[in-house]
Amino acid sequence: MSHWLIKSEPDVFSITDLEKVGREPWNGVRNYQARNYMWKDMKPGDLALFYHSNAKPPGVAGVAKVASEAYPDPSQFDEKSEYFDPKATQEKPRWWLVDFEYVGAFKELLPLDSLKNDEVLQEMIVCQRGSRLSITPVEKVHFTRVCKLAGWKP
DNA sequence: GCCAACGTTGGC
DNA sequence: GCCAACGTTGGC
Repeated sequence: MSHWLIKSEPDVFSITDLEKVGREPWNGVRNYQARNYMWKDMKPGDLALFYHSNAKPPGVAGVAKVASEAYPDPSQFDEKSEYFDPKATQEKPRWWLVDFEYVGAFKELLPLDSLKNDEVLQEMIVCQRGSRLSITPVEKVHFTRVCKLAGWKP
């Protein structure tokens, strides 16, 4: 099983929103690297840290689970969507996504600051300066450590 | 195929 | 609101 970190702006879609809907297609990702992770590497059952970006403070808010195989992102075909991509066709979709399912919210948000100050988590991609990728792989030790710091049991 | 210009992300 | 980082676009 692989582990991941997925970013979302809580003003747009937060861990609480995911809890309410239970399951959400992760649409709108328009970065090839992030797409490739969903397309090729994610497997149903993989766990992901749900990260709140552009928040005060930013940090990990909870845990979600990959809940589907990859399939074409419908929003790329929708002319009215802000994610519409004129170069994508039904025959050759450009963007792929998976569904995520709610697993649990941390009791309190674990701030990015705490990750950066933790000895074990120095190498985490989200701790690196200028890290913008919205979906990143996470080492199992890092995943476990984050959960421990948050006082959360899988 | 290079690279300058431009746009976006996201922490601060 | 600023700006560093970095991905994308398009002219050549």
